[in-house]
Amino acid sequence: MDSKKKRPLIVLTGPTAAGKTSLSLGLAAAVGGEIISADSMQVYRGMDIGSAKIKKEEMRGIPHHLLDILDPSEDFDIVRFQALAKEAMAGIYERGHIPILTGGTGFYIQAVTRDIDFSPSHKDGSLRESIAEKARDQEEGFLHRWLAQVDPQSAELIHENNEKRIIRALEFYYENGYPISEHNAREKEKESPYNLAYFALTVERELLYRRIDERVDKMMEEGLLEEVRSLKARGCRRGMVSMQGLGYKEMLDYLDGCYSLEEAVRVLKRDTRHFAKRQMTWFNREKDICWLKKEEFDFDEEKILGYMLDVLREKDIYR
RNA sequence: GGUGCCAUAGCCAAGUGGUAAGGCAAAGGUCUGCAACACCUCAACCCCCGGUUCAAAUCCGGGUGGCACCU
Repeated sequence: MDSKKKRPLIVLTGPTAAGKTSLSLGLAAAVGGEIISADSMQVYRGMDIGSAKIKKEEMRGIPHHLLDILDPSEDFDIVRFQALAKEAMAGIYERGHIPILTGGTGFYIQAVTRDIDFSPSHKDGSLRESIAEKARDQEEGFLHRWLAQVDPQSAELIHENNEKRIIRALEFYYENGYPISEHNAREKEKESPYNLAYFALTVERELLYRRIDERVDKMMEEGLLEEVRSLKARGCRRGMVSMQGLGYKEMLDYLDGCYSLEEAVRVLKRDTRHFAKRQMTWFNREKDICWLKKEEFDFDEEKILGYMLDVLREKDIYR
């Protein structure tokens, strides 16, 4: 349990469009790190513009993991991410390098930093479907009442309108024979098995929103619509996990005639702002997070980097 | 200059005598196998002044502002 024995792990997160990618390169170069993408959309091949994926030629020779590893038709979830990330980390440690987890998917990051155990049996989703099926023509709070009977604790925690989470809780209960609330409570106790440096890069909200709007415009200029059009031609549809990504669902809706292109762009900008806000809420709650507010560093990446290295030295991750 | 219509939260907007629906935005929050997901919380002395009435955002008069049409 001595922190010296723990392996180093650097996390660089922050809301979308804060500038994580750029900073991660400087950081990796400075500490001899390899980057693992903690992003639920950049794993997909062919989804480059909308996911703001780094281009090969921008990588400056720094190894990047977990990019372009799946076809958009494949499902991706946190368990799969966790396994892949751990695998990548093992390789990085073996090479004597430091893993730098970079991305904005807070939940994914947490799965790694706290090493959440998702092991209790999970089959194929058929149980989930049959639970949803049972509720099909029942009245309003049916699922929630059902959950209240088998797992009152979770029922209290999960709002009755949050069907997705209710179904997961029920699924867990019937697959494992004990409440998910019990499992979660146990997992919550765990502390990070890593010598962790957890950075969150951000800018003041107003500026962040402006950057988001600008970035969306830029994506459109770079051909986001064409990217989605070709994904659609290859069979990508709304129901796929990959097509739930910002930029993809809006363009798909436009192509399906749900609204004008102008409206699609407006919705995309708005939803991206909402997303950034949710990310902030998530990170605000994370403990031991080290905030990097750009305006406090005069927007100078070198200064930010310098500060980060100080923190890393303090934690004995870098010298 | 005349006539008509309108004036409700940042925006859109219902209510037309009994004490202010809803949507969007903004803000805050939840999250342990779809998380770029899903979900929750949240706003008004109804343009101003006077009158009628037990009671007015709602009716009447005047003012101000906007829109439309006419000369």
